[in-house]
Amino acid sequence: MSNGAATRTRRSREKIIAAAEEVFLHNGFLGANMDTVAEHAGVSKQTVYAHFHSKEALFIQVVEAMTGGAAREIREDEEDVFGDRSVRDFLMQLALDQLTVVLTPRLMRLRRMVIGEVERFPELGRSLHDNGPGRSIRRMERAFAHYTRIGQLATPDPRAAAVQFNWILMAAPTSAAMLLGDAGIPKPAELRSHAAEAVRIFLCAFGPDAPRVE
Amino acid sequence: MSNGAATRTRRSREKIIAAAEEVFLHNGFLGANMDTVAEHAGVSKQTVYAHFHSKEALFIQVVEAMTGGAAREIREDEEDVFGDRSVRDFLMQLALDQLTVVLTPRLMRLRRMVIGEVERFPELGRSLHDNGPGRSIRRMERAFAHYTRIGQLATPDPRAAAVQFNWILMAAPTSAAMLLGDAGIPKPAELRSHAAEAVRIFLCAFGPDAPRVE
DNA sequence: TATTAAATAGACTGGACGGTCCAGTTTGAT
DNA sequence: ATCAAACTGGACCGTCCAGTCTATTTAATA
Repeated sequence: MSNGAATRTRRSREKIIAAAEEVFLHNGFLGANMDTVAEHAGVSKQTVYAHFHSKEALFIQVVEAMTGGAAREIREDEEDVFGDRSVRDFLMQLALDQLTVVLTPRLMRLRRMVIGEVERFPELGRSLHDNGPGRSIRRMERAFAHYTRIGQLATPDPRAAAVQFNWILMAAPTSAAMLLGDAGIPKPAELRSHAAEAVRIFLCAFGPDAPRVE
Repeated sequence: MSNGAATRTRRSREKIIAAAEEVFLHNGFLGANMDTVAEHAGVSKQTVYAHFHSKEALFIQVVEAMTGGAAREIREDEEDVFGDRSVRDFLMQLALDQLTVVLTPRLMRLRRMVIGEVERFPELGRSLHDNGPGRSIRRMERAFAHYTRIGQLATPDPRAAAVQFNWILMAAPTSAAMLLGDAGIPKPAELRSHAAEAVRIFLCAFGPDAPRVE
């Protein structure tokens, strides 16, 4: 196996990324400092620069690794199998998955940091937007189209409905977490009742017997 | 009139605050620098330090002035007069007011900055949370209680309903603006249709003939 | 064991920036 | 005219930090 040096290199790289994630997430781009990253990774500063040619490059790598990683946890191309579950059950499950994946301190910190740096790194904002809300909205969209086809939902524009459901579900907890810090992240029990209420509202507006718009 | 020096002092102070707002909003706390603030205010650095004893103090003043100011634009104690408008009209008006006040570049930048600095300045996050969403939610709450009393709404828990309406209305545009920068702020025309859809959804879930929860 | 790419420690450079100091000037009130 | 407070301009100090350089050590291959 042509392993060896290559493995060592990769291990260093991973240690650096992990350390940088920690340091950046905690201090932001300007607040972070490369000596701390190196020390935290148990690696010399020189090694850090051997892998990433600048602080900016490292920052971008870290953020993109995180957004990509989070996106992969909700696999977009996963076989969306609806089985014979009712819409309500399906939505409830979706809602809980979504809330528990997104509302973790790590991802909330990422979001805060990216938002704070949007002016300096607009591409990262775009990337988080597309891989975060974007991805799950696309998944919902497909599900809504399906359930509308079998008459259990009334979403003439499944995409718009998906956007609505996404935010009815996610807005209150994420917004609180943004401004109140990790302490603002709701407990699991609150998440359940919040999810239930979101599903109720959504079904009122987009269920099969929702009042038609005149 | 015991004017004079006092006036001069106040003018300086205001120039400094205005300049600092500009500089901080554009660069964040760490990215901003005091020489730039002074220059931008047309004032010597010494004068800046005569008014604010540190960069931190200035930052806090600027943010608090802005959150307080925005809050005052939607006066909390304003006589809430509902007249004989239908709920739908009332909600529509409220929605449009809210959207147009909040979705301005200046306030979106403030929000981004405060979010980015939540770890460093948690009190500012709390303050923006209470004076922003908090205030308008309390106002909606009073309105919903009123309309429920006269049978045009069904909100057994007006506070919860207000939270929901607030986010159904504000979440999508603010979240987009957070990650996509000022370019993500919707145009007035989009705001109208978004407001209308938010009102529709809300009335489906909380209108007088909303399906009762069993 | 010899070779070699990778990593290390840490000193160093250059520049930015918060904050202070000071010697002198402007301003408004008496 | 006089006085005090506010303000100016710019030099200055100390510190922090991205990024570089060098001489040395480590560890996987052949």
